[in-house]
Amino acid sequence: MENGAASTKAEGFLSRMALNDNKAGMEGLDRDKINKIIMESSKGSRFYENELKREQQVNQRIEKMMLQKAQITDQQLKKAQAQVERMTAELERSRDLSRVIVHVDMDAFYAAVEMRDCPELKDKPMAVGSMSMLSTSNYHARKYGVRAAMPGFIAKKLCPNLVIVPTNFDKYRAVCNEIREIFADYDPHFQPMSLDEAYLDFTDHLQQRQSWPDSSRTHRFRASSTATDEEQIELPQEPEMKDLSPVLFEDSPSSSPCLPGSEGVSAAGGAFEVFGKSVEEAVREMRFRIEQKTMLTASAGIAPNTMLAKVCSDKNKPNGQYRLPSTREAVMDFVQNLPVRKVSGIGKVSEKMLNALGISSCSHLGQQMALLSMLFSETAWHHFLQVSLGLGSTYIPRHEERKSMSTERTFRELSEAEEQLSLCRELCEDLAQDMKKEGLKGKTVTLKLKNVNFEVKTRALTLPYAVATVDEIFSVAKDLLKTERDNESPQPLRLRLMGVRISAFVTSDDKKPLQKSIIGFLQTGKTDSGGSQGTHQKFACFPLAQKCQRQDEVPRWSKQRGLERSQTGEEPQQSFFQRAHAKRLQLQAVNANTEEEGHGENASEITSTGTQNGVESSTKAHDNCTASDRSENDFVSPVEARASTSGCGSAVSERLTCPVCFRQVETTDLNDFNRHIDQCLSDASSKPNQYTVSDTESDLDLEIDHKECEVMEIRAVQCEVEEDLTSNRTQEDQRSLKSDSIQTVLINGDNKTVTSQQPQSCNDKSPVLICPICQLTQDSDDLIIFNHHVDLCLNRVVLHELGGQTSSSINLPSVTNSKAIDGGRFLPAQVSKGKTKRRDSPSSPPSKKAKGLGPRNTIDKFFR
DNA sequence: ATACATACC
DNA sequence: TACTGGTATGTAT
Repeated sequence: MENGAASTKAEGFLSRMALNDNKAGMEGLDRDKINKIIMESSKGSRFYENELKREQQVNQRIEKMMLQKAQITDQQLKKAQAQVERMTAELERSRDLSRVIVHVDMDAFYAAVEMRDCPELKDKPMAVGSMSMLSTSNYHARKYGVRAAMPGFIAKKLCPNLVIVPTNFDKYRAVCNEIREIFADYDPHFQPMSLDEAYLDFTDHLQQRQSWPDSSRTHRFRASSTATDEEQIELPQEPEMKDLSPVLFEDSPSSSPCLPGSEGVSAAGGAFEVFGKSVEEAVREMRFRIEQKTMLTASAGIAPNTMLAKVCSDKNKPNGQYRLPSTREAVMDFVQNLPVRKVSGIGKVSEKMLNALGISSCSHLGQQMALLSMLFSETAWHHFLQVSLGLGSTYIPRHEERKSMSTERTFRELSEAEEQLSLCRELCEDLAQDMKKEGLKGKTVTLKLKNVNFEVKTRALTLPYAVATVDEIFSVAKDLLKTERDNESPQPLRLRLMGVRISAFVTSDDKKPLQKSIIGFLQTGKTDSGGSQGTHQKFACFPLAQKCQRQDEVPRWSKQRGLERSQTGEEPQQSFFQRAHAKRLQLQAVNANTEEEGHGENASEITSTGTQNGVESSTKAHDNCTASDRSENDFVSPVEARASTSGCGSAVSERLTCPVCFRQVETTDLNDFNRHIDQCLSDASSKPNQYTVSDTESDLDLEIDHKECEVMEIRAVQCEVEEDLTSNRTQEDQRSLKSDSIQTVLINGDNKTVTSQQPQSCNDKSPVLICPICQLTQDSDDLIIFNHHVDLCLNRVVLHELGGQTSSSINLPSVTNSKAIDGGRFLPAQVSKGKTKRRDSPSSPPSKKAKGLGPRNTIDKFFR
């Protein structure tokens, strides 16, 4: 019965502003009094008004939902109930209680670090952040209602003595590294969620631990250095042991179990403690080591899956731990009384919507599943269902590659165009720098604006090629900004925040779809009752996931198969990959002799990017582009599949499904499997009319990523256009282009990107060719003409990649007949004010005059 | 593909 | 005086 109950009423707007006391450390506060102060401090502010507005939107959403609910018939509900029960049964069957998952969370992390380093703070309510915003507060301050995400000036009203300490991220990062070293001892694959939080899979550690001698489980106080590690004293000895976080946690649920001397004294004179073999002991040991090493405390939750572990770590916070036994009964009991809001993923809004349906605890959630399945999206109610059953991930997902990178800044009102522009540039500079650090390039640039009324807008543009430099990013961002200004004019944009984000990274992104499809194939061989908590949640148990596999993944292969025929005109619909691939083959043939080194500066740049965690080898990304001689054997590179000990391993089935003949191959030996595929491929090529994989497919570079946890991962590396080009460009290509420091960029106002995605390609009659580079529909079905167009496009991209600064004034003729490109065109521009594709911009409407002549067009300089 | 909303720390 | 910044993901169009 949190603030949600009252908030379903008309005065619900309180719920956005009101104190959020639901996360640990704030029990039994005088909420009314606190909320009153918060309201008084906020009322009438622009922020408050905006919150009101958003509250109303949520309320409308709820109203809509209630209306929907009112129209549901008993029969529908019954049907839904049946479905829910089916799915529940399936989920139940897949329940896995065998893993021991731990969630560790440092207590009041930033605040604790600051208190450690500044003893005067220990007795005081304090918070880390600024008058504008607090990152976290210590437990003293929480008693006043002061908490993370609260602006400092309001916190000050709640607690006039509050000391606000500015953030010092370098320090937190340093501590973070220290604790991660300890995490790694218990699970080398642990997943950090932030500087102060991580998920660990203790299963393997516990198994090993059983045979460890006491000495390996003995840890000293303070002066560290135990049998199992060689920690050094890195922190000032100053505070005595008893004083470790005394103020913060004196009455914590389970404080340090033993004081120096109570267990023993080592030869060196320091106290030590021997920890047992149980999970609890192991986790306690880990927390102990953290405290000894950093003088900071952590809390932990132990449970059979991540969702529960997360909740558990909160239970005895601070400086405590809680274990949920691995039995179905314990889990179900635990979940019954769990407020939905405690579950990660259910936030303020979801909570409110659920509350409106009379749902506040997870037991309600279970009871109302049929209803929920009708009112919420599939993903949403599937999540709810899992939560209600106490299910969650039983493996620690690997750290995914990043998908976007951004930077944003809040400032006092900024309305001047010039100032906005230079700010925009600054952001781009910062972003470009960060991009460079990680060697990333992305195709989508997004501008984020928040006006002084706190209204947020995002404007995005996706380029046909990936960018990373300041100029490239800025040229897009500033156009987006200008467009916004134009849209608002004559009113100025009164901004309080601006941000720039870049996404759609090429180095990693474009591989994934195929990669998934391969996994899908491999999994077909196994009886997939799935289990949401099993290895690959995404492919596991829901019809949705299966649908994805069938409709999205498999057809990719079908399309590949269709490639040969489509080139003869029988099957016109080609995927982007096919077309790019066809082009590649053609180029390879043409350039067979002239091909030189193959990897220009651009290629090596891409190579050097690697990936987030350095697990993937990115060199393969262009290997496959040049390998016209690639053996079909490489379809699956003969990397040994590593025997798996964790749940991930179950992805490997007893049999594998051949992507060529679709038969199951009775083997787990990938060499055997490769041989089979080779055989299939050669069979196929001798029987052209069979349902086969075209030989063009053989240069899909699939390989098993054995380094990556225990998942057997086969990826198809899709050749990136840019790389492709780099390796295939010829001297002639380059000579044919001018480098007059003019950048050519595509303007694509009204593109008719006709359906390269449609699965039912076979039925199509009229050929639709879309340039894989500029994405414009080509009206000619003559492949020679089409290729010519693609050539020109390719050249442009190569040029772009070659130097950013270089460019061409080439005017790409669209492939011919009539309507082809109306709206799309190419514009040259000075690099420093490069133009980009845009749509619906008043300054560059999709215009017919552009057709076929572009290069002389210009767009007004931004802000004159 | 784009825009916006929600969520987490 | 003053209500963050970074990332991911879901939903709707």
